[in-house]
Amino acid sequence: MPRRQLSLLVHKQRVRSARPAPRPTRTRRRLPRAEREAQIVKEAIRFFAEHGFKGRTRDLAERLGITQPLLYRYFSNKNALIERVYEEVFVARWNPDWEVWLTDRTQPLQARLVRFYQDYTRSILTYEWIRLFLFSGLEGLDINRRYLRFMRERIWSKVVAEVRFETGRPPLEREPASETEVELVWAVIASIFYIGVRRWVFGLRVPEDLDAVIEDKVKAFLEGAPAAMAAPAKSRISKRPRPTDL
Amino acid sequence: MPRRQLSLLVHKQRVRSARPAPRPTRTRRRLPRAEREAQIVKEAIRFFAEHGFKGRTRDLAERLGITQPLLYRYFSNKNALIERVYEEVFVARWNPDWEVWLTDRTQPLQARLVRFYQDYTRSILTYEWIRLFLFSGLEGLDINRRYLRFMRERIWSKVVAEVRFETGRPPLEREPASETEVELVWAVIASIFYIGVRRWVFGLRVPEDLDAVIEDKVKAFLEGAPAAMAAPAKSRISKRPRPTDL
DNA sequence: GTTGGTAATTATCATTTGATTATTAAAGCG
DNA sequence: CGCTTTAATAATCAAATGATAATTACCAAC
Repeated sequence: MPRRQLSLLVHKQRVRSARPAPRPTRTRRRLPRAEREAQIVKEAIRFFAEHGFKGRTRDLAERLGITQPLLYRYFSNKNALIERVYEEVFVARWNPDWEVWLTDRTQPLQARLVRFYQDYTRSILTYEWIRLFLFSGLEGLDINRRYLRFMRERIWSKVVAEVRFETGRPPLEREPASETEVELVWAVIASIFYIGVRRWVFGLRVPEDLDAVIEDKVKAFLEGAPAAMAAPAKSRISKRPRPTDL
Repeated sequence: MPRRQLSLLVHKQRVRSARPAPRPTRTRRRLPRAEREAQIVKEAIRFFAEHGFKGRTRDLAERLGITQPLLYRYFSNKNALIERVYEEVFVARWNPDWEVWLTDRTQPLQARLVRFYQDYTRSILTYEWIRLFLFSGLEGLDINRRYLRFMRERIWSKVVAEVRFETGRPPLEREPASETEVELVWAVIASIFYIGVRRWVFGLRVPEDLDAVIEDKVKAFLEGAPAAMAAPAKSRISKRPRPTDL
């Protein structure tokens, strides 16, 4: 879009003039390899969260105060950098304790659920996580699918199992989790996720005290869900309605 | 991303070979101006909903079975086409009757709300609407802001007014709508919107019978909301936490 | 048929943009 | 201080991409 060129140049100029160097070669800051790499990754997370994965490497470099080719000394190509961002945001923020907490039957179920949901929320309800997850979803990237499947296998199934145990219903080995059951469990985190969307995608105001919101949701879930789970799951759920070309 | 070039070529080849013309000039279909324009707009809506507004004009043209320069005989530039897509999806789908229905006090409030929400849902819960709205939100485009403000002014304020009237509370002129009130009204459509996100962004299964879902939500809203609205609105809502650069 | 108007195409331009190559220079070490 | 290492830059490439100019050919009107 050559029309954009103008504003782009203006932007460049503005940023440049903020640095000391007025004209000659850019002051060359020579950092240890690991440090520079960490710096790039950190800024890339923010950058791709803002602009999506089609954001330009030149703009990213500019924000870092480095030249664009330098990125390629740390990451073989743009996609490698994106992969690293995924790794950092979606994989590294996973807390193995969550599964431990959820299944620790020395604690009451409600306390376990509240603890998990509150901590999980703190990990995903960030500008970066929400927007990167949305971007990857919109672009039909595999990371998204993988993450959702992982959550289902590691977390939601455990919650269903615990609720069943609590209410004296058959274990998952004897009766697999129904759509309805997973749905109900999903719903809690979905409403949390949506708070992030409203805040960081639509710029709307959102509740301040998230811990309280979560506690309410978990209580509501534990009041209503067991009964709904027990009901014969005449599936009101449709098949995967994904457009053919995504 | 020159790496993409390969798959692009393959794609082109595949599509080309699907058409009859093996080598010579493409069979030239000469349509009336209005008809071609409508065809372009229709496909552009789908196209941008899939790929975002950074989608390439060449790919769009290819899908239409026309050459890329032809787009520029109907729209002066890419942005004009995008504007037209907005117009078509966000403005033209607005139904003025909604405001009439909501304020028609000859009907019971619950029936009015159910009617509005069900019809509104039918209008926005589409692949195109949901994804375009998200893309425009993520890119911080103004259309998004404008739409949300418009909804608040035209719809949500009316719902609040009607609930107040129903419960014998002071009218909006005497006591402006609190954050909490708008929040509660918002929540119903938010949960509907989120169904669309799950379906068309994350490829998850969603409830089939939306009318039933909406009816439930409206009932729940009318059961709980009036009391919550009446409560002193000690705002648990934070200020606009939008990143500085969007 | 012939022909005029214009829808549509082909060829091409100017930028943009991911990526590479050849230099330059900052920092650590003896 | 001189030398080595390699982080970082400048210069540049090739493909992609929005947009334009020149040309072609479909269709309706006569």
